[in-house]
Amino acid sequence: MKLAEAKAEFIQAWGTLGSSWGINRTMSQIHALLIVSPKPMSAEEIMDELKISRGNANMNIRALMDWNLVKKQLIPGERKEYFSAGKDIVEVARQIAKERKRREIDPILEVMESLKKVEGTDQETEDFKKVITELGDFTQKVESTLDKFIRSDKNWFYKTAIKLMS
Amino acid sequence: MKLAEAKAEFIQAWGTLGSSWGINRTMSQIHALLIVSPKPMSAEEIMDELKISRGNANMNIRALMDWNLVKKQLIPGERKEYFSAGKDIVEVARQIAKERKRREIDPILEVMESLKKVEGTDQETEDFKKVITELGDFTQKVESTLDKFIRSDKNWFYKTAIKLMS
DNA sequence: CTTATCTTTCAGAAATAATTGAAAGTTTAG
DNA sequence: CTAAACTTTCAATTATTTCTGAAAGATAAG
Repeated sequence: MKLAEAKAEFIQAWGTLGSSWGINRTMSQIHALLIVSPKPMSAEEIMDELKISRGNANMNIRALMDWNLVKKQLIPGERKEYFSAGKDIVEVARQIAKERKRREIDPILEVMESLKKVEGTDQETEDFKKVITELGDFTQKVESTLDKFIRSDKNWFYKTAIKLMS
Repeated sequence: MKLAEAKAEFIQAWGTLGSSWGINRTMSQIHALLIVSPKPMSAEEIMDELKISRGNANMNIRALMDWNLVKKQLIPGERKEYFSAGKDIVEVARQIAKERKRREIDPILEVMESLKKVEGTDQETEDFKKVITELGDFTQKVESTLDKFIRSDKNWFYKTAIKLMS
């Protein structure tokens, strides 16, 4: 398999994975493209490579910057803006975990918390509270573990994962 | 807040969370509804509660059964089929982890593996292989940790999470 | 200031996903 | 067997998300 072919396949696979986890396909693809690109790319180059429109490229590049997954690189003497993605996978995973936690887990935790305030002492209400409380506790634990991961040093994950598997 | 209201809000929140993680909103809502229902429900009752069509209800109930999140309950003397969801949250999370791993992580691991076979020894190819290998290794670690979680006893997660946080 | 280069915006178009509802299929009771 | 009760299927519709491309907005060079 040729390099160009492998890259294309990687970009494709990454886009599919992203979209099955609720992330826009193009956004994942641009991210993948920048991860495997040896040098920063301009919007134009990204458009050409992925065969997408200017608007689409611009919008998703900005989303990736919002997620702190892509950085703008200003090349001296160049008018255009160039973009690059971090290639340290653990760092990338950490960043994604951080953002999804903030955007999706934190809000639901608040809802769970507020639902514990439901009135009533009958069995059905108690059962409901129990489920909600367990769900909240579980989510808290996941959060805490993610927090640890997010704040940890670069090798923590590998070391810990090995420990957990033993 | 009244119980019925709290349940409705929970169902709504769960649906939203699901859809931002790539799971059909109705599927998540039916799951939530069954989790907080004290007794098994028929398709008819689910349709009424969530104001959805028969076809939609049927399709998503079946999807939930595919995911092993919902079980058919045959009530003696009743013609209708009734459905119930497991209420042990750790068990539910484990089941979801198991299915998503199988459906989405395993396939991408295969792709990663095949991409390592790319030809060439130039710098760009070496860099590509490095990224792909790291990504594969990382995904493997996540997989292994999930496996451990999936196969573990009911309290493993809580105990381990506490340990990791210390 | 004017022009050329580049970026952003956004309304409409296209693509994708979810939903409906009626018809067909099944199962069980009588 | 026949009819009633229930479930499944699926073509058509509706809703949602994504994408396009042209126009407007910046920015810097000349």
